[in-house]
Amino acid sequence: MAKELSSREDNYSQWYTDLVTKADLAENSAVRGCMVIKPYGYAIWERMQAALDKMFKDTGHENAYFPLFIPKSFFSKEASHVEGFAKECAVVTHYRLKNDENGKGIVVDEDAKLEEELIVRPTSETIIWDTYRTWIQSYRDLPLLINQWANVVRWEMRTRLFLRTTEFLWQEGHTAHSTMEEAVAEAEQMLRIYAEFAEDWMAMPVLQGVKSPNERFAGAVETYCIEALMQDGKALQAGTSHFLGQNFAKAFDVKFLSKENKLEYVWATSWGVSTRLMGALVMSHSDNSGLVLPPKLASVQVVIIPIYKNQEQFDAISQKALEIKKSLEARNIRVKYDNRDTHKPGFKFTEWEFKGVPLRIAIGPRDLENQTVEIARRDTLEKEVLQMTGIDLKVENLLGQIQKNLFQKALDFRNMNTFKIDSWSDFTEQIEKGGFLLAHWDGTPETEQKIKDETKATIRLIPIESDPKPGLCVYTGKPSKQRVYFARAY
RNA sequence: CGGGAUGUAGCGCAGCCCGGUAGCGCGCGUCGUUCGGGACGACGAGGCCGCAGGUUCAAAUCCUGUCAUCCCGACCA
Repeated sequence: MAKELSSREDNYSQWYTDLVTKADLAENSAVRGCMVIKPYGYAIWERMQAALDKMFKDTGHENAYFPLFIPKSFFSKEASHVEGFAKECAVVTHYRLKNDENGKGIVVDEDAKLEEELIVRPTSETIIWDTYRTWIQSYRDLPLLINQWANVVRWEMRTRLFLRTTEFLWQEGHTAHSTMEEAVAEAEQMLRIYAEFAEDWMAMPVLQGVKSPNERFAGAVETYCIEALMQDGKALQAGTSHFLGQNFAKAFDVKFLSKENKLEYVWATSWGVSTRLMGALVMSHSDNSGLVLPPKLASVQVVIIPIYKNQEQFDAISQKALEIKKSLEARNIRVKYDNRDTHKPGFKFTEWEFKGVPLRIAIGPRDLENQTVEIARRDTLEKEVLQMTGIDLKVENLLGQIQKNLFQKALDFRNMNTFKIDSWSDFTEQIEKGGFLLAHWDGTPETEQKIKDETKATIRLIPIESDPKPGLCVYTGKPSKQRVYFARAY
């Protein structure tokens, strides 16, 4: 295989790109900024989808699908929404091609110009709220709890596999409620679901809070977010949930008749996570030996590798290996028996390690004799020899331990890289080293902007605290209600 | 859109200054020996040297144009 992986310490961003491409998660495509998600990567995304989808359904949401194209006029109905997205929209202007008269191949047929241009959705609020108008008349139609799995396009200047691509996959929930309180509760509930998913499934600890006005979603009243810390000390926004107030209801005239027979605008939320989570997953746990996947999301949880010198040995070992495979599968463990005769064991060890498979079982002639197997953990790279009997239970326990250990390691890392900062000189010094900086802020967008201009750090989130401790702004010295998290971010 | 760089085999690169018709490593194929941490040997397949012009007896190499990609900045889940 000869997969040369750049080291995490020497060149973090190259290390990340190497991992994604060499572990066969994704690759760049012929279309600038767009990626091909390969089977091994897509399998992980499918597991993420399945887990999230269940969580959405369990909280009363239903899936639906809305169009890829949005009429330009819809788009401009909510002022701050257009402003936020206008600079990164792909626009469809024609609907036909023709052969060039000068023989220069296929060209756009100028006669086939659209009356009204179509925007390729960067997000679907507008088309969805235009539709909701016809669905909602009475308080009895509420709440309306819809999610869609879709692709969206945002024309980014610079792209990176999974973290920022021109087209990406995501889910977007769009809900309508009769009261403000209910809508806020929905936005908060979905944030908790995202946090639970990140921590329980991805083994990635996240902070929860709200965005400052500068970082708020275009068209939202309040943006809630989860933020994770990557191994290079940069923060990554992993999911957002928005309380949209009545902004879209007013823009698209979505009213309902209340119990009191009064016509009112509905209250809205929207929330989403994307294939960016794949990037977060890679950067949270992986090391210089390659990918490290949490067992709950790994498409292969255990790989069994035979070690043999001849056909006779191979047959005997295969028989055992398949027995073990069966016993593991009976416990719903996903197992691959790598019986390829074209590669040596050492090669396979390295390859599966690189691909992040949580556990490896090796079986050789010695094991057959002693009724043992060699088992290796990807997270610690530790090996031990175990009795074959009861291996299924042992593996199940180990997978659970690995899942926990990955979370704990990531949490320890975040704790060690979160700093309370009280002076501007400490701030400027620490931000160079990375991590979350917990500091006081005077609450003004101007100060946030100045801090960003001087240090490239932004407010990642404002914690929701029952008992906020006031202090003095780290930059201006003016009064501050509470500490907020600053970091450089992806 | 500004600054820098690069386009040569599937991938990574050398050759270019000093023109003479293409080479290395990995990978790929066949056969044999191997197999408890990235195996070895033999043979073999694979390239209009990004594209278009020009100079020249002759261009991967020199000149002009063009396209594409990557890195650094302004934008962002």
